[in-house]
Amino acid sequence: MVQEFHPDAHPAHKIDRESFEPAYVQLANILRHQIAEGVFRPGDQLPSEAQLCQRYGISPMTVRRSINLLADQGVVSTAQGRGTFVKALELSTAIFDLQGLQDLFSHSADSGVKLLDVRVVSADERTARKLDIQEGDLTIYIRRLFTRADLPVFYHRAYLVYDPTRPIVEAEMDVTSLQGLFTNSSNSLLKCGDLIIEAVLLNAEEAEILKKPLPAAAFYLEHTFYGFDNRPISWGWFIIPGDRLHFTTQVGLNE
Amino acid sequence: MVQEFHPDAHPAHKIDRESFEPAYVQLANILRHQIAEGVFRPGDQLPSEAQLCQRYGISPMTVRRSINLLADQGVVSTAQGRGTFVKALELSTAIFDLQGLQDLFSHSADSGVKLLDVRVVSADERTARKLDIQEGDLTIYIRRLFTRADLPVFYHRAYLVYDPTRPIVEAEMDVTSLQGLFTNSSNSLLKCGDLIIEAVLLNAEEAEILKKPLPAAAFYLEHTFYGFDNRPISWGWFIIPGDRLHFTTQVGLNE
DNA sequence: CTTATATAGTTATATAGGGAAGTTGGCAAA
DNA sequence: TTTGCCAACTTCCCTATATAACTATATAAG
Repeated sequence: MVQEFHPDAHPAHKIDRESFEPAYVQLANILRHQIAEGVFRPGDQLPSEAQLCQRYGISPMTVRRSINLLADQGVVSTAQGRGTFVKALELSTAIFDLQGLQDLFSHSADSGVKLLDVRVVSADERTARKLDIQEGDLTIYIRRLFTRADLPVFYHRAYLVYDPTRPIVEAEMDVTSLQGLFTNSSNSLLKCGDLIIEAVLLNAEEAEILKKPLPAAAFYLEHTFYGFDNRPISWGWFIIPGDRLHFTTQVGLNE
Repeated sequence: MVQEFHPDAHPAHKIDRESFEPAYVQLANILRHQIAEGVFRPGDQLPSEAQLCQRYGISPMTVRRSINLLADQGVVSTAQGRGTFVKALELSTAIFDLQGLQDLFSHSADSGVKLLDVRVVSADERTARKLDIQEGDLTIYIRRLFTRADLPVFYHRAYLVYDPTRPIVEAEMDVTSLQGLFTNSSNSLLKCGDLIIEAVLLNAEEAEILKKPLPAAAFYLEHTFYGFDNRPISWGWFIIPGDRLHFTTQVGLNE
């Protein structure tokens, strides 16, 4: 006798209407699990929304939310009139976030910030260009060292436009100044920012401050932040020795 | 006479029901725009869903989708029973993707791949540990150089588990092997992967192949890919000189 | 003054149905 | 036999509405 086998006969999972977890999350997890197990392979077409409605006994819109969730996460892709398909692994979709940078000194008590220098200087040609001001205009120059267990972890230098009408800038000179960039404190004057990451060699000054023998490699993280008038407020860069921090991430379905 | 001013009297934007753009996208853009313009500042509470419904003449579910969209993008955060609030800029939410790596050799005609070496080798202790196989088991070792305008851009080395039962691995030895990681071709045997990025110094071999004088800094991008049986399939790493590639991204609302 | 309760306001979840875009197969004409 | 067209069908996409869950505030009792 031939064994009948089709997905309907093998639900394995059902929607628990009494669960604290919403139905649409449950369905998304079920589908994700089936993809991870190989029931649906990359390129395969998922059951249609109508089929999923009937199979799991939920309404079309709820199914729709589950599919949208998976599509947002890059697990599947949808095409109107054709169907929903499992996406293949793409290296270019891998994303690295800077959360590790924050965790480094917010989740441990032995981390600190050492203010090396704060003073008002007039902008040179490059700084003026970056901050969209005139050469010679006043800026606030900040140098700071972030430590962990008395070991220097990264070095930060930044220029802020000097604007007496903006009292918040005064507070920015505090030790905790740019810490607001990490914690969700009220840095309500910043609208957006550009970031660049490069791999560079430490120069002599950086090596001495970071207590690293030369030559040494490091991440160079440059940032420019803009206010709600679309004008630059600050420009600066972090130097992070390569052996003190690395970024990790995952692609696909890690289960 | 006092000038009456409240948001209702200043709609500025309306929903165009004839537009090809869905209503929920339009509303999300309107709100994003208002946030970018400073109408709503970080920490401010957005109008409630009911208010938005009435103001723009659309149903709650549609408003809901707009809010969800902005919440997914990290622009606002919602709290049940309290309201929807504009999020402040957070550096830790910045994300870098590897799209630039793909664009480097897929969108330009003068880029190419040079296969330096392909051979079967027995795994040493470290490779065996990374690929979860026994020391001495066979692996396929690949060395490749990606060029652009005849200039070496990055250098790739990888080990693949040798499995005669899996014919696809044979094709993997082709020049186009791991190119499928970038383009969405049918690399349907890969389920997920781990990635690590570090900043390192080039060693002598790498410097010679990449035609860089020592010392030089580079990105080290290590990858481990797994199949649907959760066992490693490949392990390797890219070496990318820091001055040949950099990653850029933006945070907040760049408009 | 403190505490418990009621109430209004907010987001979260679910159901139902109509509309738009793409695909497929049949049929007729060349 | 091949090609082009048209209609029916499948599929995803969007909107409308109702109900539940949660929070904060005001109110009244202790």
